[in-house]
Amino acid sequence: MGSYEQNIFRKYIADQGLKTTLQREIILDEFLRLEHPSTEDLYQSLRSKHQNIGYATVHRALKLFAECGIATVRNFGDGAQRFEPCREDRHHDHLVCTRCGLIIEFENSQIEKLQQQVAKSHAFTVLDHRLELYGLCERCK
Amino acid sequence: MGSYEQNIFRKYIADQGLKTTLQREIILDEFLRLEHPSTEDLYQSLRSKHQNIGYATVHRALKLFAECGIATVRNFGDGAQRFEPCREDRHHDHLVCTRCGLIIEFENSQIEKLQQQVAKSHAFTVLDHRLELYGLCERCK
DNA sequence: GTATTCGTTGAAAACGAATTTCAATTACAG
DNA sequence: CTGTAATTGAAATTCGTTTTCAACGAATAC
Repeated sequence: MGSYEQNIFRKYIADQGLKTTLQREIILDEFLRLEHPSTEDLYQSLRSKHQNIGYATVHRALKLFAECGIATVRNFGDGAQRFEPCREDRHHDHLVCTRCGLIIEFENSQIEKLQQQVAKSHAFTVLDHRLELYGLCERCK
Repeated sequence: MGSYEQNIFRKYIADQGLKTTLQREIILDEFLRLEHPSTEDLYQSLRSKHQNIGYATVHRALKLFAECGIATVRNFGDGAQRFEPCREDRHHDHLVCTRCGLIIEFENSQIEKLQQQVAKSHAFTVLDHRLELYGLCERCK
């Protein structure tokens, strides 16, 4: 058993000659419940139930998640890296309200297609992308 | 006299009750010659001719450039903020090679239009955006 | 012009997030 | 089991960003 992400992660761990640990399992489990946690966010989120998991371990786990492809690193302009679970569903992008911090996710296949065209015209192979629209949400403007 | 960016900057400085200084003029001039400098890049770039301009001053100037709209802050995944001159208010996006670090700029008005549509459907007012495509350039793949 | 005011400067210190160090611990192959 | 090598958590370190502060300098008033 295990979720889609757990399977990918465990396979990656095995392939790299790394080790499965209870901490990593717990961190992954909690990570998948959150939206765009920074290391600090996730660490705090675990803190109540697992006082014994250290900040460094959380951060190291997040980097592994990014390496094995179940998370991507994002940066919304506050000074911290945020890690986002790449859920089985499609890639999505973000609308970020610069006033209140609201983040709305969206996806648009036409934009994705145009991106592929652009890349092709520059002989580029696209592996990943980031699209963020910054502005004011309905309530803030 | 003065470039487009100089005029905007000077007006902003005046409007805010700040002061025009020789350092700021020099920093702006050099900034406009570069592509995506980090504070460190620009500081080093000035170093040869102006040993007397400090790192903090360079960084403070860059933040002012971003505030007054002649520069935007970017983040390409190395741990440093990069400041990009907003030339001729023509927005452009980036193809980033994750292997060799090559950065190709492009623009695509169809993508921009679709972005506006997406924002509108969420009652968002877009003030700025970032689009980066990460992958391998022709030589690296 | 001169004085006064208040923003600016540069060096150094402080800050904060990311990363590394290290001794103790633990997973797991043999 | 046992030995080996990866992992852990706390603390230390690194590195980019930001702030502090005394000296300085630009703009305004006189």
